[in-house]
Amino acid sequence: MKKLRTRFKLWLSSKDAEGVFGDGKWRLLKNIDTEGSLKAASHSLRISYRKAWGDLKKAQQCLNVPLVEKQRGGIQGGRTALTEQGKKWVNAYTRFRSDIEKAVDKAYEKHIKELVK
Amino acid sequence: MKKLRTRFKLWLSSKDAEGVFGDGKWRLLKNIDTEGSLKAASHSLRISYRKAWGDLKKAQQCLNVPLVEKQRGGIQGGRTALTEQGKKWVNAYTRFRSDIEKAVDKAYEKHIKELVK
DNA sequence: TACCGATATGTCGAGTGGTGCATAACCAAA
DNA sequence: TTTGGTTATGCACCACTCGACATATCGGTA
Repeated sequence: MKKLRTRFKLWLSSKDAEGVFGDGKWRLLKNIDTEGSLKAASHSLRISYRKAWGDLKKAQQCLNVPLVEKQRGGIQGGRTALTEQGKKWVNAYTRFRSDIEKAVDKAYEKHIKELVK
Repeated sequence: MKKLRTRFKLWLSSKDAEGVFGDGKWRLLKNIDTEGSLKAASHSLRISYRKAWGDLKKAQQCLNVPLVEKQRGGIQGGRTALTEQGKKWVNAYTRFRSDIEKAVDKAYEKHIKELVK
C-alpha cells in the first residue's frame, strides 16, 4: 500500500453563489497583503491576473464587504491593499483553516491510518 | 450580509495519483452496499455508470485493495458487493468524515460567525 | 441454447473553468 | 504632457471532466 496524504478544500457559500470565500481567495488576500498589488499577488500565486481579479471581485460582491482598497495610476502604476475588514477576514479564515487542518490530521491518525499499513 | 454555510471536500492522495479515495468514492461504495450493483448505485447517485465504473477501478488500483467483489451474468445479469475490506474502508471513512464535519461546524462558530453578522 | 440484465471499455461531444491576449482607463512623476 | 506600470474587462481558445452512446462479454435460468 502506498503512503497516503490527506487533502481537503474548504469554502463558504451563500444561497445564490457557491464559491463566496475559500482557500483560493484566502491565499489571494494574503498575497495581496504581502505583495502590495493584485498583479504581484497573482504572479506569486501563479494564477492569471484575469482570474485573480475575477475572484477578488466575486468575493467582495458576495460578501458585500470591501476587502481591499485599490488605486490606479501613480509612479508604480497602482496598488492594492487590504482594508481592516480584509485583514479580519484573512486572520479569521487562517484560524478557521488551521483548526480544520489539525482536525483532518488527527482524524486521519484515528480512523484511516490503521487501514493503510 | 447573506447567510453563509460551510463547504468542504475531503480526499486522500498518493504520490502518483490525486483522487485515490474521497467523498465521491465513499458515497459510491456506500450505495453499492445498499443497492447491490454498480449500475443501481450509479443510478441512485445520479452519476453515469461510466464514471462510477471508472472511479471504482481507480480506487481499487490506487489503494491496491479489493474493495468490491463483482459478478457478471446470472439471473439478474450481475452484481457488485463490498468485500470485508471495502466495508472497513466505508466505515473508517464515515467516521473520518464525520469528525471533520463536526470540526468544520465548530470552527465556523468559533472563527467566522462573528464576521458575518 | 437463447435470453436478459449487469459488468467492461472505448470514443466523442458538451460544459466548465482558467489562460492568454487585446485594449481601456487611470494618475503620480518626470 | 508624455510615460510607465497597474487596475479593469471582454473574448477567444484550451485542457479537463463528465455524460451519452455504442458495443462486447459474461453466465444463471427458462
